[in-house]
Order: sequence, then structure tokens, then C-alpha cells
Amino acid sequence: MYRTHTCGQLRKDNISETVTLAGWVQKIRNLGAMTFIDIRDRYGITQLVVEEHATPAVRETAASLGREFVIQATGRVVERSAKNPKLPTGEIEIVVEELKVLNPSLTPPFTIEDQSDGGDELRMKYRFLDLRRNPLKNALILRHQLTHEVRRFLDQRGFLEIETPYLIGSTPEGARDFVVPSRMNPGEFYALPQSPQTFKQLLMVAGYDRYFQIVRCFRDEDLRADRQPEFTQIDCEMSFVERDDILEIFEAMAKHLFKTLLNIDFPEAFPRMTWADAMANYGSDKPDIRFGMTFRDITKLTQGKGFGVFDSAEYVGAICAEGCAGYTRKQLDELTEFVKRPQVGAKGLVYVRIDADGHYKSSVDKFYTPEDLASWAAACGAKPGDLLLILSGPRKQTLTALCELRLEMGARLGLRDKSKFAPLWVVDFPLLEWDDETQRYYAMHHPFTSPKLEDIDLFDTDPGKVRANAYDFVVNGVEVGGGSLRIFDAGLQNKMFQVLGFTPEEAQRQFGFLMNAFKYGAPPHGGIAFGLDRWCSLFGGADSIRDFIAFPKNNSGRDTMIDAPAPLAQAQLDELSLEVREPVKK
RNA sequence: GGUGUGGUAGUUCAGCUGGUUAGAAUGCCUGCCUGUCACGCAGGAGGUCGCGGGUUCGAGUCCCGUCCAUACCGCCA
Repeated sequence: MYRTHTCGQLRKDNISETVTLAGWVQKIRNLGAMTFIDIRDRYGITQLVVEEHATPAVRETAASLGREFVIQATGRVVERSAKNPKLPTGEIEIVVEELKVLNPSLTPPFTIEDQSDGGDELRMKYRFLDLRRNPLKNALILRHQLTHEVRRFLDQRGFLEIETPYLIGSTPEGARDFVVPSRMNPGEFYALPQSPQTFKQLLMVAGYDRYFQIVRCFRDEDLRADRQPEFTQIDCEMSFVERDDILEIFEAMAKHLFKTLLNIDFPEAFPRMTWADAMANYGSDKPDIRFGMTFRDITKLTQGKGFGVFDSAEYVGAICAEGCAGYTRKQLDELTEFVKRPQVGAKGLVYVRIDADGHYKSSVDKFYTPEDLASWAAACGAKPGDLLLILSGPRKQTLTALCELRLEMGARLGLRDKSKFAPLWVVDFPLLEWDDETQRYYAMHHPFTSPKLEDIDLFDTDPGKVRANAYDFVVNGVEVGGGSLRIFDAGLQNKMFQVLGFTPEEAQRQFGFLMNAFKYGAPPHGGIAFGLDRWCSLFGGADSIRDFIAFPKNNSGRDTMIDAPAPLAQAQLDELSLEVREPVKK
């Protein structure tokens, strides 16, 4: 038997018991005649003490130890004379009678502590050591609890977890596919799924009316802090449901997760906002509604007074920063620099200060009377002490820039508190999105999304105006889920492909299997998929999803620990009928 | 594909307008220490300044290129 207890288990109640612990050496403090050894495992840390009267063998072994050695110690649990309130086991220690090195360790390249001294790159290369640290351990525990609660919740409501294939066919729509060569079919390729979308729809046709899967998805696109090439979705689909049936059940799931993982109650229904309102008031399809500061369109109020910048602008929008009238010249200059950054993309920033005594001071005093400024303030609901920040230009671009400015102001004013959660449903997304480059419409969600029936006439006149039965679940400005009602009529699906510029032959080749299935009694259905990694980072109060994935990829899509991707041997290439055009430079 | 930031002991970093032998902290090694828990004290080892080229009497420092990392933009149905 390697151990009788874990390193986080022993308390005062165990005093005078003889126990055996096994774990890693966290720290050695040699005081000469006596040596303290902190032994660590997944469950905690316990202090071992090797006293002067220990056997020579024990003392010799103790002297030979280094950090991260795997050891086994047997001894008696005693009450400490000097207690450590920082440790759950801090009231006791083990007086070592037997000590064994189960395996030595090289000195780790960084410290295995909550605040490690190692940089990201190094810790990634030695991920197996990094995972010994509490922050990563806790992140993985959170992930486990989250998936466990999801399964529990959905199982109780009759959802079946069904696996779908990872080796499927490639489709050009959407993100780039990761591709896998087929040895048995030379020159042909599988693709890894970007999502199990079509398979879950086929399961609906098959009659499995409540399906879910916690499933890996793959997208060969550039990475971000919150984007990995392989990521995990909580993928769900239901039959014989309308939109609100889906929103209600998954709202209940979200509330269950908030309650069980963070002990946060949401007694009210989550707010719902149309996509059009989200864009007009927040300039984003995933607004952070932890704070207000919504946009006000003051285009009409600002034009015709001789200020060329506003007069020629398609859109003039303002936000009201409460209590910021005291902003200094320097702070306003900083904000101007901020909005001019290429990522924000505004040309300049106009401000109006409403001083405590009700006087107005703006950067455009030359062009506007105090009455003009007062009318803007009234439109924005501003009061003395507030600051209006105004951007102008082409509508779409200005809304985006104003969104960035709003988020920046929210951050500066401390309104984006990570311990607060503001969930939101964004509904009625547009069905299609025009792409200037390729001069065609693309499905905003995916090509199986059902249009709203009342908009169906617009298909022939103004396809860009057609709204979809599509919805996103947004928390604190992060898109954590999205879904839609699906098209279940072969004729309508054909129409959709037509609008997307597919010839009937192309549609048949790529999605014929689905269209064919729809001819055999497809029920009305719809679903939603949640980003598990993002949900973890949100609950864990982190900006990056990487810490919630045991073995993530770096920014270049590489795993530096196992050194993947890597070139293939020629024999392997030959077997796969592959030729590498340019040798890999290394 | 683009923009910004970074790359100097094992590790995290400092190193000014170019100028003797490139520093600190921590880790590591040795010795001392009976109540430590960021133990303490004394000593020691440890460097291709990412790589290549250029400017210069002289480059960690300036210039060009390149590689790597990272945040963002494009991209992500």
C-alpha cells in the first residue's frame, strides 16, 4: 500500500495515528538537527518533520531529497507546536519514521507554486509540471464540475448523449477545415468537424428528439486568447420545439450552472434583446450589459450648424460617462488617442463637459450654442457632472468604434467587475451577411438556419433584411453560446442554398445526404451549442481559455511540449500518396 | 497576411545618449543552524545578450533581415 491518506486529509482528529503519505517534495527546510519537508499531492500539503533522533537511514534519505522528488513517508501524526493557519493540515505534522524515494526528479525549470516564476512559453513546454500548480489544478476541477453539472442537468430532462464522427467530409462554407488524408482512398481526404451540426440534425430526423454531446470541434483559423484550433462545445438539439422552448430550457441550464458552481441566483428571466437593438445601442452583437452607457443617435441634433465633420457624417453617436466632467485635458487626449487606434478606427473624439454648475464646455464650442449642447445632453439623459463622448462617421464603422470606447470607459470606471455576471439573449439575427469581396451572401450563422416566416417574402426582394430564428447567449460581452431553429423543409433548404450561390449540383454534392434525409420525415427542430472553454474562463474569472484546457496549443497552433505539428517521414507520405511541395524549414 | 510589444544566468528581470571584467533577485551547489513554513546566516558555481548580416576604433545597446513568443486586426458558417 503506497498511502493511507492523501496530503490534504489529516487533521487534529488523526493525532497519534501512524500514517503513510506519498507525494511530491514541495519544499525542504533544513534547520540542522531537524528538517521540515512539505509533501504535496493533488489534495494538499502536509508537513513532515525529520527529527534529530530519527534513524540514520531516514536522515540520510532526507538529506538527499530535492524539489519534486516522489517520496513515501510513514510516521506518527502529532500536534504542531507552531501551527500554520494557512494550511488546512496546519495543525498537525508527521514525525517521520520511514522515508523512501519512489522516484527522484530533476530540478524543475520553474517553481511549482501558485505564483510561479516561470514565463508562459516555458510553462507550456513543461505543461505536466505547470499542471501541478494550484491555479491550473483548480481550473481543471472547475471544468470537470461544469461538464458534470451539464450532464446531470440534461440527463434529468431526457437528453441522450450521442457521439458523432470526427472523420467527416470537408465543406467549404465557414471556417477552414482541418484535413486528414485517407490511406485506403488515395488522393481523398476526411475533414475534422467544425461542429456536429449536420449529424445532430440527422439524429433529429432519426427521432432522437433530445440530443446533446460534449464534443471536440476543430477550426483551422488563427488563434486568440479565447480561440483554440480544437475546442469543446456543449452541443444540443431538440425536436418539436419553438424558439422559446429552447431558450427556456437552456436558460434553466445556465441558471443551474451559475447556482451550482458559483452559488449565484438569477430569480428573473434573462433579458432578451434583438440584434438590431444590440447594434444600435451597443454597437455589438454581444453587448456587455453589466453597465449602461448606451449609444444615443444625435445625428439630427448636430447637423446644419456649420461643423463639417458632423454635417458630412452618416451617423453621430454619443455616450454619457456619468460623473466624468472633471476629466483633465490629459485624460481626454488619452481617449482621443484610444479612438484613433487602428483597431478602434475613429478619426477623432468630440467631448461635451457638463460642469457641476450646469455650464457646458466642449471641443466644438465654435460651432454650437449652449442650447445646442443642452439638447444633446437631454437626448443622452446627461446631468451636471457628466461627460458626453461623441464619435461620427460612416454608421457601421462609428458604431463599432463607439462600442470600443464604451467598453474602455466601462473598464476605466470599474464597471466591468469579473465577479458580476450579466447574461443576455440576443435574438433575431440577420439570416445573411453580404460579402463585398466575393460579391455574395453568406449565412451569418450557418446555411441550415431557418428564416423567420414573416420575413420570407423578403428573400426575393432584399435578402439582407431577412431575419433568422437565430439567437446567441451572451454573458458580460462574451458570446458563450449560439443556436437557431433549423430548416426542415427540403424546398426551403434548396432556396437557401440558391441564395447562397450554390448551384443545385454543388448543394447536392455537399449536403445531398441532409437534403435526402429531409425527404423522409424531418421533424421541426432546433438547437444551441455552448463554448465549454469560454464558459470555464468566464466562471473562473480569466480572460484566456488556455488555463482551462489541460494541453492547449500556443498562438501558432503548436504544441511545444510534444512538438506538433511536425514533418512526416517520406515512407509515411508515400503511403498516404502525399507530396510535400516545399521542404519544411527548421 | 498586417500592427504593436518582447527575446540578456536554470528562472523572472535591470542594463541610460554605444565605451574596462554584463548586474539584481530567485533557483542550484557547499558549510553552519532544534520549530521552520517566502526559514535564517556565510560562501560558490552559473552567460553563444534568439539567430544572421551591417554601421563603428568599439555593439547587449544603433540599422537591416530572420526566427520565436505574445496581444490585437483580418479571419473565426
